[in-house]
Amino acid sequence: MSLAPVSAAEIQLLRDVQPQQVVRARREILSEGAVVEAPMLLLSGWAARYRLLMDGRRQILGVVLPGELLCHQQHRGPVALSSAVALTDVVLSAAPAADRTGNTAGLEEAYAVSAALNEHYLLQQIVRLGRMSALERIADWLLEVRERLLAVGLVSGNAIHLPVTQELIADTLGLTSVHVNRTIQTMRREGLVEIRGGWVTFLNVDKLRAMVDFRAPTFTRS
Amino acid sequence: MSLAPVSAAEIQLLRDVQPQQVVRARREILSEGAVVEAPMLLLSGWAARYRLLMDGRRQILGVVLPGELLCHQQHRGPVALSSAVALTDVVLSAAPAADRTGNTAGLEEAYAVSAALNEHYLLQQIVRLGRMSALERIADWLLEVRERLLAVGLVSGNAIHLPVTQELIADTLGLTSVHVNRTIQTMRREGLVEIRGGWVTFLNVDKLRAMVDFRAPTFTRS
DNA sequence: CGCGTTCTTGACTGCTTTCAAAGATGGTGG
DNA sequence: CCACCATCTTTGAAAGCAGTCAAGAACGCG
Repeated sequence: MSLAPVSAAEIQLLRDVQPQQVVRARREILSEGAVVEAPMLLLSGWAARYRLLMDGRRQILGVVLPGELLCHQQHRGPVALSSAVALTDVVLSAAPAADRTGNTAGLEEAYAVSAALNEHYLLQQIVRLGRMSALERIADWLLEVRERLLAVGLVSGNAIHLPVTQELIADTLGLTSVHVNRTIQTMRREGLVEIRGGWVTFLNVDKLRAMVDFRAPTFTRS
Repeated sequence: MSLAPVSAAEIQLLRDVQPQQVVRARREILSEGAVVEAPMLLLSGWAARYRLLMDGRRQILGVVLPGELLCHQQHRGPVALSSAVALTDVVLSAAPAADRTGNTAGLEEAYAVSAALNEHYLLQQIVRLGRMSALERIADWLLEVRERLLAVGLVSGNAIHLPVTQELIADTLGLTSVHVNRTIQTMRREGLVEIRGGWVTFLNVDKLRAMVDFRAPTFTRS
């Protein structure tokens, strides 16, 4: 097993073996505070973790892409730290357990790397929200999504499938959908990306990277 | 051992047993990308995790309080996901290892809870930065710090020691120090808190909680 | 007591939000 | 195959929260 995320071939493998669960788009996958029996592996589709404020404001904590885990934190009385919703139809499976018997060392290692990646992305999300302009947030986020999709072989040429509305991007990046729209148009005008019909084409990755000082995590390909 | 954070008594215990390391205020504790041998337990003092942008902008990812761990993520080729700096003089010790031999089950459990708490606070930080006003961010953050200090017995009456500048609060909450100053003055005028000489007195915790819908994590006292 | 750091204040700028409404898009049923 | 409807995207004008720049006051330490 490669270091996380899980490769397409491995997903296919798991798809055949493990019990699966299908959730339709817009349906809730789990609810903050709910008891979670086991980590869930996202076999296909997009999901999002979020928290709500009492007045209805929503913050997307991060998106969950194919091959990624939904619940990293496991402990006695395991409780979901956030809600999660399916952005598209998704297929989930219970992630194989890493028991302590010793013959799942590779699996444990994969989970550890996955947890580290998870934290890395949470930290980067904090940096985006705290210290980046709208333009930088969108650029940095798109580059991160591309990076994560690359890891599971879901980037075709310079294009990725981005099955989310501008309102979801807004709730992810702490903006309004109106401002996301205007900022994306600026990016289009500058020849950075093309965004149409749920697909994003990266026209100038280098310029984007330079704009936000984008760095991929260093420990993935060790 | 109680569920994390580690209690004052336990800190005292570890203080006597484990090898320690002292770092002076303003000194760097660890650097993003550096190899980390073992998790570090903060025995006393305040620290902060942060990331920098190339142009000098700084985002504090979170503060580290006495009794809390500095590096949760462990995996092959363990690399620090963020830099960390001592905000006051601090005392650190290597956290006792949770080997897989079986007789450290309690310790492992404590680390798991600690990791979950860590993620909970990161998620709340994302919500603050993404969807809260300046006033709400400061109120919510102060309540969280109070909650975490309560867990280690460092709240005397309604007051806590807050050894940070307004500029650090600004870098934590994605604001400027000028705006933090103005917002704190609003809170003073409204009789919410008193902030003077590194001490914060909570004059109306209930009103603060209502302002931000503050909820403590549910799984700590299980 | 002197100096550097931190806090405070004022005036002005500007990025982002808000409110509203007009297009575009895509899926569904007649 | 096309009309229809819900959802999503786009646009405009005005308001507001937070940032910037600058300078003076207060604080703490040696």
